[in-house]
Amino acid sequence: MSVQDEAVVPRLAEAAIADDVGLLLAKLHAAGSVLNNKALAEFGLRERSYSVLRLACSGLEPTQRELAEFLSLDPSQIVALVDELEGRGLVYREQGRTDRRQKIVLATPEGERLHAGASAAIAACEHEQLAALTDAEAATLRKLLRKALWA
Amino acid sequence: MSVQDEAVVPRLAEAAIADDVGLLLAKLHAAGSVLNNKALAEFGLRERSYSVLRLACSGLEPTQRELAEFLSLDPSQIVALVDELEGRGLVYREQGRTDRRQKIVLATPEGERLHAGASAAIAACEHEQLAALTDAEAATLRKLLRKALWA
DNA sequence: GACGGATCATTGAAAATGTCAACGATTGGT
DNA sequence: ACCAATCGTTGACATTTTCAATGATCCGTC
Repeated sequence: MSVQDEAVVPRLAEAAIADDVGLLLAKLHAAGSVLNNKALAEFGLRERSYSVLRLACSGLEPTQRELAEFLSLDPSQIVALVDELEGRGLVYREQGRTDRRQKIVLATPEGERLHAGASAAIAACEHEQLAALTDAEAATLRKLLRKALWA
Repeated sequence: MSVQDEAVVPRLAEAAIADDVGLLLAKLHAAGSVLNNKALAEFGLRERSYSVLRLACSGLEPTQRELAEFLSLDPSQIVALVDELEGRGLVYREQGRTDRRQKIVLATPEGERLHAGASAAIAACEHEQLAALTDAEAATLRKLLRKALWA
């Protein structure tokens, strides 16, 4: 679990494709997902349900459609995720403030509690994943990713 | 298709989760995949098969196991991808140099030709995806991603 | 030099995910 | 009051992921 362990550079990292942003994103994302899901298992969550719970805790009162777009998921997948969280009493649906078609996803007190623990675990994962970067580099990475996404 | 179009910042980008590296990677990766697959369609390729073809063209003589690990895929998925490319005459298998169990994936001249066109299209996609970043920022992003992955 | 455990590509099945079209309820514009 | 569009939801379908099992081959040990 030390930094050395993950510092094994595969032979193929020499290939031109190792500079393709698409591949780099895919690899880092895949590695991170494994870490995250492993860490979230103790909370009975997966990356997806954690994201929904986290947004439900944000105070932004997200509608299911907003969740779908923001998480790059199909609206029908949000239904399943919210159903599951709601069944566990972590989240509940409320009618949209101005549009009765939409449903806002909010966290229950128990959802807030679980999120507090889970988000700490995720933060630790993130730190481990970016262990090879200095704090400044990690901040730069975040900034550039945000800029690429949202200009 | 202008930069403005993709510069729409969703309301939820204010949430704390919008600073989670995991989510940023997932979103940028998802958006890039859509672009890449769209661009590769004219070559009859998808992101996965393109990656295999590209590595077959690298001169590194990758074995299927190396491809699996490098692309974060199950070995059985590599079999299917190579089967397809081989069936189209873009790639062929050769016995491992020192180990007869392993199979090296190499590109045919036709595979090389297709790869030349496809890689140009992918480069254009990448440029479009990172349009909001300066060239220096894009280079920094690549560097940080590589460092995080391979220290 | 033969044995036994490990590794490789391959197959196939099962589970999880992604994609898409259709529906009722509701909205907003004409 | 109507019509087109949007929201959440359901269900069907395709793709992808995951995993166990297999034959061939390698490597270390006796």
